[in-house]
Amino acid sequence: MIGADAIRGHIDLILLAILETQPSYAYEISKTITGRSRGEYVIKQTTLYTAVKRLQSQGLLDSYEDASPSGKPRTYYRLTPDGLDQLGVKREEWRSTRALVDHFTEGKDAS
Amino acid sequence: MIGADAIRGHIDLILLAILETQPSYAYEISKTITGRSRGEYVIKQTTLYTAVKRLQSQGLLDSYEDASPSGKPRTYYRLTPDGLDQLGVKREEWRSTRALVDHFTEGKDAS
DNA sequence: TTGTCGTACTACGCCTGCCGTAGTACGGTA
DNA sequence: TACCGTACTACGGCAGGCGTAGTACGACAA
Repeated sequence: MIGADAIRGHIDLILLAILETQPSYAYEISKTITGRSRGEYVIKQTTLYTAVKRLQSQGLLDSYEDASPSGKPRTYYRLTPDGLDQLGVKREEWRSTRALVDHFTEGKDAS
Repeated sequence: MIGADAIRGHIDLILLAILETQPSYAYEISKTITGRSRGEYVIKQTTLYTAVKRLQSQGLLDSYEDASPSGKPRTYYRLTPDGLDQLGVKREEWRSTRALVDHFTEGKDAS
């Protein structure tokens, strides 16, 4: 089970990466995260919606409506060109962060 | 340059890992971090002192005074046995988090 | 036609952690 | 005795993730 603090700051990256493959809607994104993490991380509804709105307000995602087989129509989210750019940037940031933490935790010098 | 949000949640791990090798005092810890990250991450004084106090209040560190060649005597911090245990736990957490984020960013399945 | 269930969201406010901006305290040096 | 570097502390801000709750809408069953 992975705690929220550990993930904090990486949620945007995860969402962008998931949406890179194909557009998706909130509920499905949530399932994707749970599934691909094998239940190690389950994103909270509020966290997810907040993050998606934040990304949308930054112009990294846009959305469109589509029918749902049951209940309310869904809001699908997909990457904008800016979102794709940012995904690249955030991937790089992640690699730097990962390298940095690894240096300390594994007791190696910076490389 | 690595942002605070990316590091957030990993500071405790970094501090514990640094102190695993040998006791140190705040100013030196700060230099160590800057140096070993090659300037990519510079921890703020407030962040550092806050983190150290937090860890101490959790019983993961203890401290002792020692003379400084100039100015006030220093407070050295060192790992407690609990701190060493927690370092292990946090290392594991880090590995999980790293694996999780990697799965998404690199587009691989969970493993 | 009414009630229940699953899906799709929103509102509100808490807590924690990192940071900015101060300010305090102490000893060496000139 | 005045200054300067080192070693800290105080206080408040902000953002992100979360808990708890509630709303809304459609399908399906009785």
